[in-house]
Amino acid sequence: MKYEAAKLKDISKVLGLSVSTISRALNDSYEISEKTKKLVREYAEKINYRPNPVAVSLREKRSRSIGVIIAEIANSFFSQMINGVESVAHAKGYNVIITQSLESYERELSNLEFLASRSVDGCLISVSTETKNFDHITRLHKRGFPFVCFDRIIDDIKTHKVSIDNFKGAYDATKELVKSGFKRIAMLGNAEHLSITQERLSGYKAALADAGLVFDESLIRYCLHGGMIYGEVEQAMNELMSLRKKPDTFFAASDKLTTNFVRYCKAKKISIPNKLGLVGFSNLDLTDLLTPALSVIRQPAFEMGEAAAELLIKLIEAKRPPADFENMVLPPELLIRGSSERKK
Amino acid sequence: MKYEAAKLKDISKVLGLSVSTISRALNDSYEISEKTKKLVREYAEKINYRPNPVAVSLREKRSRSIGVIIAEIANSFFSQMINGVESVAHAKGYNVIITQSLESYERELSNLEFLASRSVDGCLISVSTETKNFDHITRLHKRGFPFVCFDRIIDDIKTHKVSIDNFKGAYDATKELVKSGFKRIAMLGNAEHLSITQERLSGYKAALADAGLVFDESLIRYCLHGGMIYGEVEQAMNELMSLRKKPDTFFAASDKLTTNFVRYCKAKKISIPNKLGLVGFSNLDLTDLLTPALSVIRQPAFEMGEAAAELLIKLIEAKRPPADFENMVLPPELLIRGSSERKK
DNA sequence: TTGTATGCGTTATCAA
DNA sequence: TTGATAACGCATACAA
Repeated sequence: MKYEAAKLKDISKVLGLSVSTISRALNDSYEISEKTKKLVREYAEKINYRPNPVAVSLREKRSRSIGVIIAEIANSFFSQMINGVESVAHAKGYNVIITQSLESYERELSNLEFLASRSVDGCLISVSTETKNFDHITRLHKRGFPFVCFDRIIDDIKTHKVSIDNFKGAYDATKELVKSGFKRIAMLGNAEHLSITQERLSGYKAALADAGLVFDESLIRYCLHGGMIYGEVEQAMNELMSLRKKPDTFFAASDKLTTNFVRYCKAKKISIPNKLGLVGFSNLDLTDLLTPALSVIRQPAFEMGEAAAELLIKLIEAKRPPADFENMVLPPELLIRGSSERKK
Repeated sequence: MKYEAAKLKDISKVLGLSVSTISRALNDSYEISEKTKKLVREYAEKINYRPNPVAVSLREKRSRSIGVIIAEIANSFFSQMINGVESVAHAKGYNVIITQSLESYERELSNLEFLASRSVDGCLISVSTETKNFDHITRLHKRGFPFVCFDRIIDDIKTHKVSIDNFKGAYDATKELVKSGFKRIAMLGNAEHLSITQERLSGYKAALADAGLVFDESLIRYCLHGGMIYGEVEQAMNELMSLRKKPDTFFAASDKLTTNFVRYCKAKKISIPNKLGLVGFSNLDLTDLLTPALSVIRQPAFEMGEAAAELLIKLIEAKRPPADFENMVLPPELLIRGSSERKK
């Protein structure tokens, strides 16, 4: 079953004009008489003619579309971010092709390969947790394929970057827990090698230091899939909760870690914040409906999407590589709610 | 700035063979000698050659990609559904282009136009709440553009459809509330003209009738944006809660209606289920973490996505229109939790 | 077994 | 002001 759309040739035949005349008339070329333009336009309108974007792409060597590689659509941070990307892209006449890696290096690779093989003019990427080697990205980048990194940044690639101040987010979160009187603050982190994990770890450490608390390595656990899989959070929690000196509160460094921490506490009937306090990264707009409401670090996801798309399109449309690259760092927002309030 | 990828011509020049030989060698044609194939393959591998999908699309008159039009990515039902779509599509060598209408007819129209203008081989669609006229869809469909409808079904279009048993979902939800002893059951519905709304309304009515309760029109409120905007839910709730004979429980007929109902109760300090009971449609995997945990009707979103993608690809690859169309109706699942338990 | 020519739908160059 | 022709990258019918 095949859908046949109207093409220039069809119009050309009916109106008895050449294909090139039709093309020029529809593109409002100065070379064509008003009379002819009107005739052509009206007929094209009538049969609902639309230029074939595939042919235009081949001809113009650009597709007017951008690709996005994220970990998971069903993650509030990413879905909000995509809304920002779409709003800018559509306004500038670009389409957005979304692909998800599901935190798998293999999938990231094949998605990127598809996108880069000229289906899109450039790409926004937040690498998967599994990705430790960035050759697939740098290789393309060196050959001129436009990238903008966001969220999970790759350090040694020279291009525009959009992220949040992860250090500050973690610092503020930890400081808030300290302020509430918690002493043994554990951290659930995303994969250890990720830039966001390291920055958040630094913020956490700095806040401890400033509060005169000693940093205890044994209170740190990393989850290779960023908490996407409940089992990895469960295991990390089991380990931490069976320490001789148990933590009395948690800093959860990603969306899924935060919710799966709550899930764990619910399952084990651990009361928040009485038994364990919590501040976590989350962009879910349901965290305020939990009991207790969760204290969260919220990222300006929509704005990050807007900024990243803006930068990427600028890169695509630039005649030559820009002299310097933007490194946008947006501020996170700490929303203090019940889960970090020490009760006793 | 432009990214130039390798093409057949490049290989052809280097190896001193014609473009067609290269093409055939890479496509493993029987006409080419093993020796040549090996030579070509190795060099192609070395320079990381990938065929230009745009050129292939133009040539083959198909793009090996499918489009999806949904209301909103940041909606658990849709994002889970997309995961199902992607898993099937990728397995069959198709790419997925996602667009969101944000419940706007205008956006649905322009998204569809983009997708149909030969960027994709077919389309999965769940119409926006604003869409009352389906001409833009039926017009394309009549001209042979493959569609599969899911979730929000269009009745008068002859094609494959994937939905859930909305009647049963609503019936079970309402019956559960009746069983708990609630008497005045209000319904928050999506836009009135949607098929899902009508079916859910019927299920609700039938359950009332079977329980010997009278149907009271004044207890029904429709939200034109399916609860996506908090204000519309707030207004509906304000109206219902200022009735002389207030409802004592709610059936919320969509994801966003359910969560915004909870948000409203939290804001107004209305205790669930003591003051108001609730069963609502929701696919969020956080509803069990609320206090009380929410009783929800859960849709098999992932499976729906798989089924819809499967049917669409079958449609695309069929030589001619199938004699009859599938009308898949999957069962919803009622998860009974705290919010529908009558306490007093 | 390999090469040449053609066409997919569009736009741009050149000619009329 | 309009038309014929070439080109974008690829795959295939036809020639050799």
